[in-house]
Amino acid sequence: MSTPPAFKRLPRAVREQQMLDAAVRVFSARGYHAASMDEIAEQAGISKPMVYAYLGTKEDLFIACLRREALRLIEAVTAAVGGAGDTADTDRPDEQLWRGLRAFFGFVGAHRDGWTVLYRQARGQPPFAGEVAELRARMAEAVAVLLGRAVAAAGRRVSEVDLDVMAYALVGASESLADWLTDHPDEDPERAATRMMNIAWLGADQLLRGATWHPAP
Amino acid sequence: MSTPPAFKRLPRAVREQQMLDAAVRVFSARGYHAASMDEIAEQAGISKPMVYAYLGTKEDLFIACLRREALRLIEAVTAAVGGAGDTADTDRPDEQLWRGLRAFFGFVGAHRDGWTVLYRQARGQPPFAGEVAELRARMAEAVAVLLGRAVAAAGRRVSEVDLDVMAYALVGASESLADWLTDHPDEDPERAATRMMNIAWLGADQLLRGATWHPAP
Amino acid sequence: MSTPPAFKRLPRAVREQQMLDAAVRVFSARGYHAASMDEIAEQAGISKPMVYAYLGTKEDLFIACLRREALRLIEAVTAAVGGAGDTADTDRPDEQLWRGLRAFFGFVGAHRDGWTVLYRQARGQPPFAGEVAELRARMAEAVAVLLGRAVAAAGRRVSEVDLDVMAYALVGASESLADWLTDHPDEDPERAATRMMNIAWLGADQLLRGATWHPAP
Amino acid sequence: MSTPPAFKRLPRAVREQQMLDAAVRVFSARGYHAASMDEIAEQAGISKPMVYAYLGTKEDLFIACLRREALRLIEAVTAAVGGAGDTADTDRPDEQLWRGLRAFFGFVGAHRDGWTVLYRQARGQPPFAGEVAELRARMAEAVAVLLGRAVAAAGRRVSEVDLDVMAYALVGASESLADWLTDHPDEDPERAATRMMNIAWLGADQLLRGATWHPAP
DNA sequence: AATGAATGAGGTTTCATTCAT
DNA sequence: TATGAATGAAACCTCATTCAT
Repeated sequence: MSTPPAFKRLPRAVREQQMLDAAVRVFSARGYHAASMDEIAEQAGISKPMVYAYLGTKEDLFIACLRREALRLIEAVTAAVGGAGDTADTDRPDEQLWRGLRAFFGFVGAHRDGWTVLYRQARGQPPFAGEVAELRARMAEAVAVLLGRAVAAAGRRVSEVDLDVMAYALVGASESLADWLTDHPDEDPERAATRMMNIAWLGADQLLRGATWHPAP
Repeated sequence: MSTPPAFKRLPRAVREQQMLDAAVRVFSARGYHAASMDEIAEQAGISKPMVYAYLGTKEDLFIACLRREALRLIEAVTAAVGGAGDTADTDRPDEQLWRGLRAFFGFVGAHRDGWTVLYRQARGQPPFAGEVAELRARMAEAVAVLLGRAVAAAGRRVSEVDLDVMAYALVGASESLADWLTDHPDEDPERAATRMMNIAWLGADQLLRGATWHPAP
Repeated sequence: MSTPPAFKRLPRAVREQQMLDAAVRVFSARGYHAASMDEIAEQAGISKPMVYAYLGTKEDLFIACLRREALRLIEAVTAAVGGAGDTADTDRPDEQLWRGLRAFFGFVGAHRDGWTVLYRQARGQPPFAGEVAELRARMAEAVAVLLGRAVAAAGRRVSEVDLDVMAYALVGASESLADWLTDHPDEDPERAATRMMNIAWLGADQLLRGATWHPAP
Repeated sequence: MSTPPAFKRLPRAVREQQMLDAAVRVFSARGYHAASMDEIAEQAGISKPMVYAYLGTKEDLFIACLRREALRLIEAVTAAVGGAGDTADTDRPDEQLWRGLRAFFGFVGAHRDGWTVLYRQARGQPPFAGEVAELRARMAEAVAVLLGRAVAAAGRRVSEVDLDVMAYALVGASESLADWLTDHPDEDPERAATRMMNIAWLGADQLLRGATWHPAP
């Protein structure tokens, strides 16, 4: 017992969510391998066979957790970026990026021991790396698009690869700050977003203006 | 008998290195949990009890691997940053940072499936997270110091926290690019370093000059 | 969906046959233990509880399959042996035996992956051995009776045990040829029956005439 | 210390035999599926992991049992058939066949709950059918060769297929009698062999002489 | 009548780890 | 020193079987 008593014979959809909740909790707390299906089932207030029946193998289950959380994150960010805004103002790329970051840090801050932890684990465990790589790629791609739009707006040209690299750097920096945020529970996600913007945007802005840095000859 | 054919009765130090080599190989290939002490011992050409006698438990062994590789990385970076240079020119913070990044990407590029993989794994596995966090902290601290020096040189003041955040962002971005580099074997590590500088330094530079970005009110 | 549309609310007898069909199919394909009640139910286009309600436990179900198929076999053979014939000619023991064999091989050939497979399995699995032994005994007994009649017709005497042994040998040889037939789908069951007769009857005939073989002293 | 208490640390070869002994015992008594690795290990006086280390998976273990027993049987029969004899007398095909049968029934009688039971089980269980089929084929082939030699000695010709069929029939009949023997513990294996010869040889002999049986037209 | 939901029980397998030689 | 032999413990997974709707 963990979730509300929620006694017996619930419809499948409900049970699945309960299981996923429990799984996220346990995976986060113990790590993928140390987590046992027994504990997950117990936490979900159900017997193991049901877990297998509904969500499949332990690996499947972890992936399901990962996907659910990733989806939520992506939805949050997407909504924030493309969201309500249709005034000229809200369409400025920097504003869009900022809204995205704010949503991102907000989400991470709100799921301090769910998403971030799963994500960290998945990156290292061979069977899940692919899943994560895909997610990262989607994020980076979205960022790259934003940056590209900004570039175009500034009337300049930057190679695809360069945009990609910048996007990955930005994603990495954000992840890093997300971790930092996870470890500093008192910090305000919104401030973190602003900080990130200050670093990222000013640099990007410079680049877009054609400034470059080169090692001394 | 000077250079032993590596047969038997090797001095302890040598054996330990062989074991660590094998362990790094196996941990990288299989992941911490999927790796078996059996395979590690076999790869090291030695029996399991020896592994336990010399390096202790599996967890100990992984940590030993992690430490050895981390040490190598840190040494490489440290040497590059503080290294030979004592002309005024080499002391410029940006040059130092760049040399550090170059060393970092060089190392990562040269240990594509050793360091990076261990590192990724360690981040997720609960028992090793601390070890990694410590390492990251050291890196970030070093970067923060560099940035701080640059700030001072520019005659400005930035709060500790801000420096920290910037440092973490930079470290994260670098890690992210390191991954990207690992996945793009044809890319030149040196170019990656330069790219990173272009993003990081220009932003940092702006910040140091007092420029800031703020969301539209 | 597997058997005909098999919609809803069928009379019990029909449902049972559908289940048995499915069960025979699955048991044959997977083997008793590897077969799962889930798959059987699915193949029968019905839910598991119905299977339990109608045919009982898994063991019961297997026995039911076995019995149904055995019954069919016995009916086919019996009909062929004792069947229509009442002319003097058809009453000759050899002709009777031959008709029986022909029916036997015909049945086996026509149920290549039903009967034979079940039968083979049942022989090995402890809980079903008895069932099979009984069936074999009935077959052997029938054969023994036939042989006995032939003996009597020849005006000779053979001990009960000897008749029994001959009958079991004949049954075994037939089973063996049945397997051989199952593995040689191009062979004609009728020819197999004739072959069997050539081996069996000539030997039996000799025996009945009092010929015997003895090891060299 | 005269009779080593057989306690601990036995060499691998010894332990393997102990395990196989135990496995044969348990598989025979319970049947493949009902047998548990736990019980086998316990019977062998060793812990489960050793069984897995030495003999592999449960399936492997069963096959190992099967092979060991089959090898013993084949060796016994082969030795008896081709064995010592080189006088003209012992070379007569019928004598050879008889010696083979005697060895066969002798072996079966002596391993009443080892070989026969394993064999029966293996025939039905899908994963082992192949192994058994191969063994049967070897037996049948050997018999066919013997029959062929007898045919040649009689100056006649019989098609390959016919020899094969006869051989399979003979093997099947022998198996059947072996079962019968297993169920009649008081019967003498040697008499069973003679009985089998009386049936088989007289029939074969007739066939070799050109006699045939045909259904009435 | 019919089924989705649910579970107790047990089996195979794999490890990290340690004796005893 | 070095290792073959040995094991306790636990994890994953599957299944036959039954409620409650």
